[in-house]
Amino acid sequence: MPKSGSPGPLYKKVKSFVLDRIHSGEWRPGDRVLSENELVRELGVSRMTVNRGLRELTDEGYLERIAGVGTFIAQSRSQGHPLEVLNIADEIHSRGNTHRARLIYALEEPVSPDRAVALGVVPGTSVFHSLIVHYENDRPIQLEDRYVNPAAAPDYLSVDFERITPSEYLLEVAPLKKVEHMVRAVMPTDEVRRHLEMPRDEPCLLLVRRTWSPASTTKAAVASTARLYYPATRFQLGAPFSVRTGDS
Amino acid sequence: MPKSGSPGPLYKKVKSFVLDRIHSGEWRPGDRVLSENELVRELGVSRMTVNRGLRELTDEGYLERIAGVGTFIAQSRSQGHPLEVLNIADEIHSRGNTHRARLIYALEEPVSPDRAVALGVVPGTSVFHSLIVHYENDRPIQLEDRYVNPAAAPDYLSVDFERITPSEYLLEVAPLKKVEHMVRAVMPTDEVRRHLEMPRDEPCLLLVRRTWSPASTTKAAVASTARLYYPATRFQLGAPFSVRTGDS
DNA sequence: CACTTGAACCTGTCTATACAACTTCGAGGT
DNA sequence: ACCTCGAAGTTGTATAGACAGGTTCAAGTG
Repeated sequence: MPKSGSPGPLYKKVKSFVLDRIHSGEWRPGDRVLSENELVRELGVSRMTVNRGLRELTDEGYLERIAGVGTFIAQSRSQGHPLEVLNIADEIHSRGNTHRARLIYALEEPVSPDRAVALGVVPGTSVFHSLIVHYENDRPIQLEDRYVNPAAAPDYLSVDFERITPSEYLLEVAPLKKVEHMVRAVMPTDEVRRHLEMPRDEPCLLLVRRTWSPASTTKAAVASTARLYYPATRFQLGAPFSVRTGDS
Repeated sequence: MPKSGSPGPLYKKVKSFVLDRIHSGEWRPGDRVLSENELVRELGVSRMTVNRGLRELTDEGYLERIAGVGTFIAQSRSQGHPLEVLNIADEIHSRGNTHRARLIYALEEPVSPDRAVALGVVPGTSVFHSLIVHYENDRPIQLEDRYVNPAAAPDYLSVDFERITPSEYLLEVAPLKKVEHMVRAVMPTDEVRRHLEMPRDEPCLLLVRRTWSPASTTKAAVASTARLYYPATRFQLGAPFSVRTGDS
């Protein structure tokens, strides 16, 4: 994990400066953020750099900016934003709730032909497969059915997934380069319904996530694919964002 | 609709320049895009401006950039991206299919208390309410249940919604400032299931969309709220995006 | 032939400066 | 008391210049 004063792009330092104060609770929704010129003096970077950081945070829904007035912490970043929050434990904790995980199994198995294509490995290879239930305040909130490319995380099976989530572990082992999401509504299978303790006739929100790691040269390898099942009545996916018009 | 050489931010001209060539088919997935310096000469703007335009298109999934190599049209912008494509007709046409709309009703009705809050009007006011089925190649793909704030679009009820979609009309009448989405999985009511010609036991993907118009001073008014129902088996919502790391 | 080196080009980032448009607020005039 | 005007602060955008790090490819070297 990068330290706060670590190298890297300066505009990310601007973003961290603001995000840290939001996450710590020092700045609350509606509060005014330091102006661009104040941040220039505070952080010792140019105004264009500050502007880029704040503009990205605005696009991501954290801030609201009014020309001629100032920059403010956005009122409500709606709950459940897993298209950006990759780690469900973080998301649950940010709601002030407790997270617990139960491992159903984690094993190595030969990959099926279609999954081989999805994972970008040659058919016949063995891949890692884990099934985990995530609880929010002791109520099941997500069933995580995940396949991992062994090339990206060779020690995957020896991780204690009740202490660290697969997302957390994979983020430590390999930085990820790209994420792709598909959202669908499905009826749960009996197994899914049992693990999520769902009543009959309740649908699931299914989030299919593929993550890519930077690989050797020009060809990026898929690191992992996950099917994340959410009970429909306990979850909704929010995505507020400012519009970028200009499309024809 | 703004003309191609119209005023407005120059970085949007860069984006339009590229998007127009993508939409017209002149540039296909995998093709190389003009380099930043070439676009500087072509469009007569500075490199920073070109960079911002291309960077935003990359964030939105249209382009892929490789440092030291070049900029390329992204391979597959996955189907169904209604968090950015606001108009379903555009989306269907971009898949090369035909769009048709059938108006169930469009009327004025007193607003319910909770909907008044959601729309940001005083309870007791009348609002516009329309119900429309959208077809892709003559198969129902979306049921659009929409409430419109009369202040934002006074002539809403006199529009021919089988020729122009509500999204299109509202975009013409009032520029929108913010969009908020919530995605849920639900079981359809009998009415929804009938309009979408869905079998029993099939869930719906429900997209709740609220759009805001820029209003007088400091208080932005909600222009419209829409509940968009998609049959689960005929639709999935895709969201590829490049990761912005740096969050704690 | 195999290898190294360097030029040319690409994207990514940062800076200093500038101007425009907007809001707020107070000073001054009617 | 009311209105107008302008200063000061804010965000939004655009520019020219600079450097770093990556890739490609050809020329030159062994």
